[in-house]
Amino acid sequence: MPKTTIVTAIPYVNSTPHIGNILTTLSGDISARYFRMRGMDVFAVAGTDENGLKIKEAAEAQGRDPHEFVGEIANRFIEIFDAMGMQFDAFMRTSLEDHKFSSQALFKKLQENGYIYTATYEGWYDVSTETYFKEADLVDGKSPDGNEVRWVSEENYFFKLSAFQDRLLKHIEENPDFIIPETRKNEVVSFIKGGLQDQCISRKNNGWGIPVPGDESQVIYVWFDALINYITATGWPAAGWEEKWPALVQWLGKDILVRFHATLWPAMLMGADLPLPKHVVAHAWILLGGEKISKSKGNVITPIELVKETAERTTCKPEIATDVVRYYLTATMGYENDTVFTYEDYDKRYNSDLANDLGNALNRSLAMAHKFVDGVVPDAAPEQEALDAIASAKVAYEKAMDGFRLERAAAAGIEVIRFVNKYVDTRAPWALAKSNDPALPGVLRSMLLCIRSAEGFMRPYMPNVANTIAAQLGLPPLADWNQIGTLESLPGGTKLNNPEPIFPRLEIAKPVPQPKVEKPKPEPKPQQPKMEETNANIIGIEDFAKVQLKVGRVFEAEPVEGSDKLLKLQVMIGEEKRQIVAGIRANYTPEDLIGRQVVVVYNLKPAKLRGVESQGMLLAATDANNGAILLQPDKEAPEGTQVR
RNA sequence: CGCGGGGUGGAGCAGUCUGGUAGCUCGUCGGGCUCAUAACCCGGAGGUCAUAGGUUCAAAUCCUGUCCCCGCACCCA
Repeated sequence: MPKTTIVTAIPYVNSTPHIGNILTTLSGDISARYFRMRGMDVFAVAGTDENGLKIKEAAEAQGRDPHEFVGEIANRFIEIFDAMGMQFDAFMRTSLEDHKFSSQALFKKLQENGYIYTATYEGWYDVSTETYFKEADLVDGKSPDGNEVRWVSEENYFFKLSAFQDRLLKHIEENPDFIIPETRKNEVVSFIKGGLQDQCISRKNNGWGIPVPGDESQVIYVWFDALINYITATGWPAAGWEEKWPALVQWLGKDILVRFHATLWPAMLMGADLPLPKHVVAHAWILLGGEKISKSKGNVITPIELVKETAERTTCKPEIATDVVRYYLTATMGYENDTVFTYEDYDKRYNSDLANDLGNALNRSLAMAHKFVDGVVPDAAPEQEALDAIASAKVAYEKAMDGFRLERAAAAGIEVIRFVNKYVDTRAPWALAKSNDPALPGVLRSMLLCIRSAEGFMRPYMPNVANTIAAQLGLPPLADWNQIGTLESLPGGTKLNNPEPIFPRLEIAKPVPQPKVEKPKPEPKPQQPKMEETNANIIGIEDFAKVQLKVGRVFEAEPVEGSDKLLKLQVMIGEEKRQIVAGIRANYTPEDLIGRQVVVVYNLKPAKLRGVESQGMLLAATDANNGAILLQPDKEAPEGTQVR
């Protein structure tokens, strides 16, 4: 039987994941659990992206062996995935032998098919971002990002991405469900129509990465080999891979859809005569910000921290807290739009969906069963109304899950619980009990059957919660999708356990009243945050003396055309007039600046920004949102004074 | 005119492709119930669907213009 393969974009091993960047992997786990329940032979894959020169240099900076270094970080990821209840059938690490083998095999295959050619490349290379720059792109001898660059002249390998433009468009058109959600698809189409450039897919071999087959002087570009991990996982090119490929779905974040998973990767597969994954699903991001999240770490919340906090604040069990985080992240996740995380929203969602609806429904149903029918599931037929509610929720849930809309499926699952609460109110079992109404057993069994179904619906999201519900019902876990809503799933005569609140109610975290003036901007969390600068370089006083700082006064300021960040300033430094361009437009208006004293780096080599010459730089501190806070003398200082 | 996404009751969203009584969750106000985790159920208030024009018997939905917001790119000497 062919496998149902589910792959997830692999994170780059340069930091500990926070709640935003476990979304991809978590989504993969939830859909995998669902399809397993549906009876499919699921092959779920996660992994870590470990090649790239940055990694090697980070390892060496710590005096470590790169293999050992990445191994340790990969383990940290595995631990977090594991702690969050994610289960995978394969974990791909791109620095391992099997991946090297299949990457080289795919490279060779593309070569044979004529999609790879060599060309001499001369230019500047920025190691930290692994990007090439033209001479004209350089600013003051550095990359536009301010990183060191090296001159390289080498023969590189190129992938003929341009040859796939029409085929890609055709595929997207013929398979309207290839890219999910639809708004993203439009973005991809417009990107491809804008023209695809051949991609340089190799770098000089510095002893880390996967060598180009037949040319040890080069390694395969890290992005190129990272994509190949999806097919490495199937064992390709060794026999048997056809069972696992094409994947049913590839999960990823929206930032790596357009250029990589919807263009480069499909083109690579086409070029190697391999089938494309059935669906590529791009989710949006969780943003941190809005209300105060000021732990000592600032804006970052890791899933582990959130689980711990949840357990402490709600007093629910740790494994339940894990599920709460899983549920919240995926049930509120956006596809078209990003979601802003706030504790207030998190708490409200916890209370309304989980404590008040799900937890309370279970609790009251069990309590009534104990009170009115001795805690045993009555052997009576459920009422049609309840069966209908379960059936329609099931249809909606399946439609959502089959279309990889996790937030919609979660809502469909909770719908059964909302039904129970209404149903209980309408049928009022306590009144039926009082009057010895023969309808009572059927009503109770209806309620319990709804709860049992909800257990099934929630299982992919909250496996521990589902198990707890089953245990309180006195039943084994409901793991077979076809069992949902059936009488066998809740046999008459089953001895129910005592209710015990799963989700204790929570006091809502009140939003901290903020002065409305400066709204902190939510900081998007990209999937691959930049490597942190860890060099605590100590310099001597003689080094500092090289930098000449002087006091100046701004007497003219205007925006730089075509830029949203730059201001062009005229500054008097003593008798001398200097033109300085500063990226402070977000925080200062020209009016703020005119007449103001500033501290200027006097002997900085002039540079051109947006075509405007800048002869120096202003000193400024950086605020939490990367905005600028200008430094200013404590009191008026004579202009042109040296600053030390 | 670099590319793209978005503006729907107090908040967060769905609905837009396939025009036809504006829907959901939270909040708020009033009522109900008593099985339950101060929970649950019902009802009300609150929206000129950013804005101007066009097509149509009919527009949140289709077309055009304008104004805002957000990503990417560019750029933060």
